[in-house]
Amino acid sequence: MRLASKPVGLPAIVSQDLVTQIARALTDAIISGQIPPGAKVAEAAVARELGVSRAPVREAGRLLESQGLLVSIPGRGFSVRTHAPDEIDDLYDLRICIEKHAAVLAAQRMTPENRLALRRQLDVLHETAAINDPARQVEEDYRFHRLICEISGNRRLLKLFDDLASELRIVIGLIGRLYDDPQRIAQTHEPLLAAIETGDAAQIQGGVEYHLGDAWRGVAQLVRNLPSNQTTEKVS
Amino acid sequence: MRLASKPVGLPAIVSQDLVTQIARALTDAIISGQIPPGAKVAEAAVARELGVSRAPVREAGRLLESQGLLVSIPGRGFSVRTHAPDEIDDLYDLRICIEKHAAVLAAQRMTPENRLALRRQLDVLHETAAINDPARQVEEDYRFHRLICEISGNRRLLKLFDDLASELRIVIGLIGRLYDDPQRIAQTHEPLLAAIETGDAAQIQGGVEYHLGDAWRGVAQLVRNLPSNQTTEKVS
DNA sequence: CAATCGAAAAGTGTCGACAGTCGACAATTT
DNA sequence: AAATTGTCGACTGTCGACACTTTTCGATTG
Repeated sequence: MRLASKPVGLPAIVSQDLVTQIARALTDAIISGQIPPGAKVAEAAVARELGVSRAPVREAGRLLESQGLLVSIPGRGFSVRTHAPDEIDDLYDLRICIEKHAAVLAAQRMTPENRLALRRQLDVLHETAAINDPARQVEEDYRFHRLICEISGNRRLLKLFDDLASELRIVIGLIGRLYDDPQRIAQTHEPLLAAIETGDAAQIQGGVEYHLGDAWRGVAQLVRNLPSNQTTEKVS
Repeated sequence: MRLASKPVGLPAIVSQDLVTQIARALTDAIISGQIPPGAKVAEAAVARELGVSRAPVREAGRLLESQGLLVSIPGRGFSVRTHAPDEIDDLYDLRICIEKHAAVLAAQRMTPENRLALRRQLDVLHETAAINDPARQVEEDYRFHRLICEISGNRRLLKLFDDLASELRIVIGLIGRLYDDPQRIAQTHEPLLAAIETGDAAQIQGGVEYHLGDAWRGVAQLVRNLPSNQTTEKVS
């Protein structure tokens, strides 16, 4: 019996391979701060805990290493990446650079649907600013910026943004509280969106610079002050 | 008898782990075109040929996947990445974006040593333009641009540049011949260097845009015309 | 002759095992 | 007491094996 001779648009059943699942589990544990920066991630321990063998754990480790979440020292395994303050500066500097570009491109290619989607995402961000849920707010903030990169139409740029974002989440997750007043964070997105709507390149770049520079200073200050880290505790 | 109580300057012994070596071997084979885009890279075959087991080959594969040299389809292994023409556009677009930024930063942080190094690298490029060695010229060209990113002082940016460059090398290596007249390629670097020396941001950005836009158009045209690929031959 | 089916070959995903290496702590020497 | 050496446990790097899936290719059928 033939059920379907032509594709019908069903969501393909992807047997999430182990590596992906393990990577996700580790990622969650890292950005939630459950495994703190500098902590060793022993293959055997992870494998035991997840009930799998070490091989896929190793591969997941390599994956996360390429994303900047882990570092591996040959012969000594993986540990959660620590970010020196000036590495965070590098990260934000680069992020501003590509988001400027993304925003200008996005403004050029903007469709009415895109415009609506951006507006709605920003509204969501305002809503989450009301309730007190730092993790959620970071998430919605991230989505707004990601949307801009999506609209830019440059997929490689989008991938880069995702990489940078996942790296930044280590440090942002580390800072339990937000780096600024929730309401204010949501507010500073408004001029950015407004700038994009004008379509003027200089104005857009200024908007991105202003908005992200703000976030940069907030994060940088917290990171420099608080947890002079170098933690090396072991975590299962 | 005490041989050495104080360090004596012995070169540290770095046991090149297998994964790194395998990755390098595969990378060479790919950017040299020995394994063409789209070709399947079977773990077992590679392992046999190199005389190692499959485990390190898999890890090397994951590494190269993260660098954009390979793609993996779950259950079907790795194959050399093919670049659709618009992916190359994305790549160059992003490259221009970050090199603009890098050049402006580099101009700000430039020391006399840096200035000299840049000048000398450009001279080398001129020299290689004389002899006919496309691979070498691509290499020296790459080094010049990399040097700018190095001088920028943003390490994350440098890493990104390396990633983009290794991706681009697949397509550049694919085009056996150069995308332009060797002499001309070397020449178009001069105004770029001159612009950087002025230190004026707008002028520098214009210089990068002009220079890389040129390369972009050359590569894009060749890629679109010649080898409408989709090769799927098998390679040991 | 083309298309279909099915068995064999090849390849991938995962596992458990072993050898070599690293780090820590105890024993020993200066 | 300080420094060096020896020993032990834990962990990483690598390997071969097995089960399952995909691909290949020849035989069969319409």
